[in-house]
Amino acid sequence: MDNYQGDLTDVVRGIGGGHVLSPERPSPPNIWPLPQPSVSSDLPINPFGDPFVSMTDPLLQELNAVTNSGYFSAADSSSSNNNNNNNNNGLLVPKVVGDGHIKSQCSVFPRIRISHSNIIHDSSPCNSPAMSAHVFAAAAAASPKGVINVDTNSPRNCLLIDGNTFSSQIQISSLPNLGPKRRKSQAKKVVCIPAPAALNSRSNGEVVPSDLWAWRKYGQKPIKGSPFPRGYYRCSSSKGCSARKQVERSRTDPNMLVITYTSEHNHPWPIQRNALAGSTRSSSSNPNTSISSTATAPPNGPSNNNHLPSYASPSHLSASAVKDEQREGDMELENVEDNDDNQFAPYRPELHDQHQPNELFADLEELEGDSLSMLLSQGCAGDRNNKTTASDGISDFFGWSGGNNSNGDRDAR
DNA sequence: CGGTTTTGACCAGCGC
DNA sequence: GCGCTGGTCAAAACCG
Repeated sequence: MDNYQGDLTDVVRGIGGGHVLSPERPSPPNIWPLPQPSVSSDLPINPFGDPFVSMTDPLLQELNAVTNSGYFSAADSSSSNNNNNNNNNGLLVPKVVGDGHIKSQCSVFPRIRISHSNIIHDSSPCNSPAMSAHVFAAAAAASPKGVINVDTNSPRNCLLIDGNTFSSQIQISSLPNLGPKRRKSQAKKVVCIPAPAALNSRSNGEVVPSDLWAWRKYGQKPIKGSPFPRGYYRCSSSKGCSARKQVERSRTDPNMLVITYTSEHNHPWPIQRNALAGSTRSSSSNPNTSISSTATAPPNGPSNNNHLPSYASPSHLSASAVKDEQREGDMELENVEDNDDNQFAPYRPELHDQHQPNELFADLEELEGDSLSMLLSQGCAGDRNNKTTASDGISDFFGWSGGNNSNGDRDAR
């Protein structure tokens, strides 16, 4: 493929969490204990268990790094910034650059809002490393509104994908895909996130966040008007699953990745790794990294009595997603101007009746072997190389492979 | 062996 | 109807 547009190969690697280790950052051993799922009825949600309580959430750290990296600006309520009539309540909004036009950051795509004040608290009970990646995975793939709440008030249950009662939030807002064309009037969910690769100064590399489902790339196309190609992925966690996603860089800001989810998963969180046999080139030689396409188990696992949210893409969302579609015409600036109350309505996960807690825990255990351990090991590796940038961490945590990849040579077909 | 990515070709929606 | 463009297919090659 041409180089002009970069290569989403890396994206693919990232997709599965293809955490590509560099020589500089040898794979840490899987020393982390398996989280013991807590099913205490008094705990609405605790998919991760105590083992993580004392841990620092690497993602949160990374997020913190990111939020400090200049890719986000803290839009405090006192800021007059561009948020004229919007009190951002401390949420971070994409930094306005250039002419100050909001679109310049992520154009028509959704934003990530991060409640900065709640991102990093080492002493916070919300230090579950497992949470972080999963949070975003969940948010990205499941929530109609992409809203994830982090309950910093809860002693154990830090993450809630339900959002009623929590003031602190990590939010990923999904907005409609404003693409000029839509083959079908499908509900879509668009997630816009920072692209670590850019941060990593990786020349051509593209990265993609892992959402913990197993995705298989089935196509890539250059998109008119964009220097970057769009990668097409479908869920490989289960045969017959119609879930798909598209990954591309924002044409207005290469630092942002735009992931569009289409259709929904017609199956629970991947329990089996079957689909991975040959699995991921992404992780290539390092087994520790093979979380990649390996559909890792659901992060939030058993979550609460709400069972599993349908981490499905949009169709499940129906109302909200459809709404998004309909609103797409006038959503752009709304990204920053609208009120959170609307934009970030609490996500109420749909329930999969078939998902029983035990099953979910099984999923969680599955996770231990790969993604989770990877997440933990990466996120908690204390002696991270100094060269490891914040974005590295993020990419690692998200399953991005912002760094070198072992396949670059191969792709030069 | 069973999974993956790559990539050219094909199909289909949309605007003119 | 035609061309443009985006989305998907499928063969080939690769990987563990």
